[in-house]
Amino acid sequence: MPGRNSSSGKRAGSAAPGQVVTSYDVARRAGVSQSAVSRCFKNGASASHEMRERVMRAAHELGYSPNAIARSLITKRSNLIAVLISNLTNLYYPEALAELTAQASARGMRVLLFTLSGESEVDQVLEQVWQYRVDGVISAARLSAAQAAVFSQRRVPLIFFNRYLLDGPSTAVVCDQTGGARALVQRLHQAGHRRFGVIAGPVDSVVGQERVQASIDCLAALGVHDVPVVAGSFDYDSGVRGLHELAKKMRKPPQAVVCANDVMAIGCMDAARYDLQLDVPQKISVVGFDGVGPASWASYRLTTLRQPVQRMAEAALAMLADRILNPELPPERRVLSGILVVGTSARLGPGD
Amino acid sequence: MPGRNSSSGKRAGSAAPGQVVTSYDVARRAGVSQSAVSRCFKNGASASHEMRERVMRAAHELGYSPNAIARSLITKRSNLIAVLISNLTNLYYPEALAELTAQASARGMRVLLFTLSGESEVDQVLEQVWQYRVDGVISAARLSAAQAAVFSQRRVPLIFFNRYLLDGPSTAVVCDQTGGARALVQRLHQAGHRRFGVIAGPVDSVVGQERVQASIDCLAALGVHDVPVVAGSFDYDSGVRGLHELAKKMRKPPQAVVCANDVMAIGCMDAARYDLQLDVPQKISVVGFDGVGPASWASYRLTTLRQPVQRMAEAALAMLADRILNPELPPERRVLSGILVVGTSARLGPGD
DNA sequence: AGTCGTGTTGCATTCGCAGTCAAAACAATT
DNA sequence: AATTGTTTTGACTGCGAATGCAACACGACT
Repeated sequence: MPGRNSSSGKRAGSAAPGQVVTSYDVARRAGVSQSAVSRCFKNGASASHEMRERVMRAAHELGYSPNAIARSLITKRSNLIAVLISNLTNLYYPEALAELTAQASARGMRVLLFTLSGESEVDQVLEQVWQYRVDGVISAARLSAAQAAVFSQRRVPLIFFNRYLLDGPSTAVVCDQTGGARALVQRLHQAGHRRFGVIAGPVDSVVGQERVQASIDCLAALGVHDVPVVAGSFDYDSGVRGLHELAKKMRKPPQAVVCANDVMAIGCMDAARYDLQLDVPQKISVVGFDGVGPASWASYRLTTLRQPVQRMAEAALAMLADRILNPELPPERRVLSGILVVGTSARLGPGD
Repeated sequence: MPGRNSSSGKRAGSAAPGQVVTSYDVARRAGVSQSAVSRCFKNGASASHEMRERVMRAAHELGYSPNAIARSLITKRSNLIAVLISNLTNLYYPEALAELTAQASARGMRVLLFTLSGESEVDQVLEQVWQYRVDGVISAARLSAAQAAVFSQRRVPLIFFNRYLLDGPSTAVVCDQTGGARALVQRLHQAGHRRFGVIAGPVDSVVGQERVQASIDCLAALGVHDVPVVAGSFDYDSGVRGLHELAKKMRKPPQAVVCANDVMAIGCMDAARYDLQLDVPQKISVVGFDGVGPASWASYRLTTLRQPVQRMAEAALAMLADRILNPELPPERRVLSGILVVGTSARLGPGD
């Protein structure tokens, strides 16, 4: 096929700026065929020592990097994964994202990041996800069962991170909120707290719901009923507001507050101290979930259930990689247990 | 060219799972040519109403999404931009990243995220960046002049975010640290502070250096000389350690501490209160830079110079988009001024 | 010398789409 | 009716790399 030589003789040899170097250019310079070049860049392919060396030298001299786009087109593997995150401002997610990209990179995958602010965007984002032919998706954002169904239809593996589908099977990595909540609540109860309050997360957060429900159930089992619950949205302000609402609802402030995440717990502590002039933990105990950075700051020393972010990311990528190789693998939920971090934001009983 | 029809007659009509739908499939179903399908998905292309409608219907029925990979190969536009971030755990960067992806998305660009932990990784990451033929790069991570030079050689636009090259021209968006530092320092001085201390950022942070240098210069202009400076690394612990070091170095704690970022300022406040039992701001004033979320929490109410993250992201993407269209545009540094956020972490003079 | 096996190498084709060019269809004019 | 102008459409090629297949080279063995 004549005319195939993409940049015939234009380049003298050294990397000319602006000229894109293709495998044909490298081939010509090394005096071999294009397929040979291709093979040299794929390890495990048959190529003699001598050729490999010549090709590599030529490639280096020309500043050649294989075109991942072209490669993807023919191999039908983009080595791209999409990561969907709803609110990066959530303090927990940046840590997760950092872990996910690091782990992905270690596995030779690149991360295409999508941040969703509104629910409505999801479908537009998914359309982009399809267009880029990603090998798989990790979603820390909420998807509907219908949206998730499209993934299996298209044979694109989907792993939920720190959440899962309520109405249908899904592959997911989560932290055991129930066990964690039980540990926190039991020790609060042992310390003598009886008047509890709960600040919940947004309704679309499965883990938020779990944390709240598990806390309530555990309290009920301990004989504490009708625990007041107020809504929150995982941010600082809703923690502040949450405590005020609880205090109003209960006539006077609760003895112990379980918050569905750390940032709200921090807001709650600040509200207790600065608005209600309550000493923490002498007058009020506060606990949270996540184990974000600020939770360990001296002003808070929050007692919380730390999520094993690193291990979760690891698990998510392992599951994803497995499903990229074999899309037929059945849905699976991997549940890791959290780590109880005992701070000074709550008076706790001795534990078991 | 026979055999071109990628999935000849296999699919009955409805989207068969696992089968990838191409523009040929859509074309066959709509009874038009492949080029017609291509044109229908590109707006501004000539196509009759009727055809457009038929094609769109067929595409919808088959669940067709154009293959961005194939498109990129031929158009030589991937619509991908790479974002390089060194430490996502930095609290300032998640906010910036969220803005950047949102803005990129609005401009029809997708974000390929690279997080660097060590310096050594940079070259590996850049190799990946080249392979994916991104249209441009936004770097919030440090690059050497040599590394940056490869960008112009390859004609890939590079925009530095919140930093710039010291040894060479570069296109960058930054916040005016000098003016901000001056504002902070002058007002601290007006309030009567004379014994200052500075907690610096890591040496590789240009903005960190600027903040420190500008503060020192401004103090010198006000007659305060030999201000002690201790090293920090932008994290909470180094803020805590920083204050201890300053106190030791100065025999007793400083009256006012300028910290090169908010998180260190927070650490510094905590150290003052809980380690040195100093009331903030009665006994010691603390100021920071960035305007991150926690800075406004009730425990801190930090006086800080907030970076206009949103406008910075906007500017970065605008500059990038311009340079993607015209790679010849000269380097340019766009400097936005910060917003002085007056909290209660410092006693300040009246300002001008 | 002939046969076989092993290891290298090149040719030709393919991935899915965009864009060029020319043919075709249609409308507007003389 | 013939001509011109305008829009719509389809055939074909190529983007850059991977790969099945066949050809080839080389050594070992009969």
